[in-house]
Amino acid sequence: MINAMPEDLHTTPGEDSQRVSTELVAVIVSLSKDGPVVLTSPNGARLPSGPLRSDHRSLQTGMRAWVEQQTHLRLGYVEQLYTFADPDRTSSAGRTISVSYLGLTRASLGVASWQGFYEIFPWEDQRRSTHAIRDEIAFRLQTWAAGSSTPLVRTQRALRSAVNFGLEGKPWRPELTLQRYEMLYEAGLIPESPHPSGPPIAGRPMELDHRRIAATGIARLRAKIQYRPVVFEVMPDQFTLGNLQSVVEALAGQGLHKQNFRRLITQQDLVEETGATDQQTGGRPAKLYAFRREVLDERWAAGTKLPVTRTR
Amino acid sequence: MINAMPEDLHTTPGEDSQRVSTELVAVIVSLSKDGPVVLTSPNGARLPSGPLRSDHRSLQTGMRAWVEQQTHLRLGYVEQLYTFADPDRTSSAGRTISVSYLGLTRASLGVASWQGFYEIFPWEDQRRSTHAIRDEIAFRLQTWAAGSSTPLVRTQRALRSAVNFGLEGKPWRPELTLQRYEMLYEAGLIPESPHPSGPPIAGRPMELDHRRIAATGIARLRAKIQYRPVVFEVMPDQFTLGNLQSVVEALAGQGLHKQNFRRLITQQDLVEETGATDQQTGGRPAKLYAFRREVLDERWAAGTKLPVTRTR
DNA sequence: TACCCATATGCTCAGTCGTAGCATAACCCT
DNA sequence: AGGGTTATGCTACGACTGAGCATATGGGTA
Repeated sequence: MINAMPEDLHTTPGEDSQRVSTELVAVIVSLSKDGPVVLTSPNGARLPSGPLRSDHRSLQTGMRAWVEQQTHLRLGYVEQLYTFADPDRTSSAGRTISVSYLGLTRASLGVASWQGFYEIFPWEDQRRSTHAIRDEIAFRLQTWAAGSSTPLVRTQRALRSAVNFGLEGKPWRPELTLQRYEMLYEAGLIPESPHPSGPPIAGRPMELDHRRIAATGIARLRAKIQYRPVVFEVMPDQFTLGNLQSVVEALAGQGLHKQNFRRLITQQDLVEETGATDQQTGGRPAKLYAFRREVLDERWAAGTKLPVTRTR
Repeated sequence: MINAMPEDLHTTPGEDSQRVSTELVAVIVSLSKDGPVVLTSPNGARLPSGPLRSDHRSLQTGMRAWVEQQTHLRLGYVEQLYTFADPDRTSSAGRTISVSYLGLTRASLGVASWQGFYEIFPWEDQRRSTHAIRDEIAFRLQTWAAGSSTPLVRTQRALRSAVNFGLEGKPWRPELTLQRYEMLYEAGLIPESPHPSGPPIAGRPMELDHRRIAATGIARLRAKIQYRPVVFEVMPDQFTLGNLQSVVEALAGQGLHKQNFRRLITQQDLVEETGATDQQTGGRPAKLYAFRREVLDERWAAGTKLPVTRTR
């Protein structure tokens, strides 16, 4: 210890400190047959959210309570995403703090509205090699970079564009969803931008900063999937390795090399054969597997790395 | 969209929703010559914290303002850690929400009190192979596991102990700091535990849940250091590879293989030679290097993986 | 000066892991 | 029987990682 730190840092709230209201925002992800989906309000423009109530024992239980009560969904994996005090929403009534969560669930049925990932973020789906959107984005980002005030900024923008969107030979990285969204925002290419320029890039905007929060959730999920066995939260009890791969590809928005994917999964003892097979494959019947729940105790590590390959 | 979601989820705060006060808690990490340190209150029992004020434009600027104003430190890297509503602190005055941040800074001087990492968490330092503390912990966790109510719980506890503390041939993983703390807490081996059992394990407790928050910060830092070039935030402008290695080892609490470490750093073009050398090494003079700031644009990825080795 | 100590630095080698592709198996259909 | 489809097994190759040997270059000391 070197010196005393002023006691001011440890005053109890009072005086100038603010009373704020707290809002819980949820990014609930599931899988429909058409791909990954996010729980939204009926009109698809907002994420489910609700105020923290006094009978909520903790933030997470509060969030679970909101979602489960309203949608009758049972949430599996839940993790905190990010907390922010949006200055835009600071009104005379006081400031609002938003605590966001990512949640995974199996049943995408029930009393709920779901929006497809890729209707909200079309550019995030790189499974098909229809580079239409990506080409457009690349072009418009280039224009944006060209319009920079200084050469240094121009270089930086061009570099960031390339890294984020996998241009100029750089690899496409699925987990950069948030950075990509922020860059489009900054470049004025989406309706939420403060100073939009030109026609917006395709994709469904949302109210407030909810699309940004959704992007945060997807980014986190894509990152997590690579080193934690969370995919199984959205899988049925039994599945084929082909099923599993499709789900991972859907979430990651990217095709994977089939043989390597299987090796990765089986080598790590993440699953065990059930003995049954699925005859509905259209080809050779596939063995059915079940997730080995024990691995959750053994190691939180060891997930589902992504053996990237465009051509599957 | 399948069905309508009840509008209740989207009520504006009011009625039962709580007005809460918000506290900003900071885990500020720096490096003294004796090792990594954390900024604390003068008595070392609390992390710096302060209420969110109405003139803070955002949570992060609020936190920066508190710390910089009070300690005259310039914070470099800052990242949000976690947000929680501690039920213990729910008084008649209302609930408090704490938003915690991790910050890195170079100068560990100035008007501030610093506590060594390893005085707070002695078991986190695995650089020396004095396994005294770890042996004690291993033994007491075993006892704890043995006292489980069911065989299943016993097995799970034993397994978790082994994974968290690198027992039974499992590797020691530096970034599991939080899990280790939580396990000691749960097992009643530290003073903060709800039901302490036996003499506490060595280490300096803190008030409220601040030691837990500190553990969260260290865990995050150790994880981050492996894939983001954040170490350089606590390095001087010029340094030798030996210096850099010492710092990484100090933060990770683990010895590294020297040659492999150098290879990793140089291969990735994280640094560039300055041309000067350090003669004070006690052996052959070492080249001085500087961090290549450009890499922050090029890739947030590519960090300082840990080439583990007990014997350096 | 010759030798020892200490750290820095260069390089090799084997095992592992990730990428890519070839080949075969087992179902359906016509 | 032959073609289409998906599942499954296996191999080759290059990059990366862990571990260790060898050399370089300073200071100090007999």
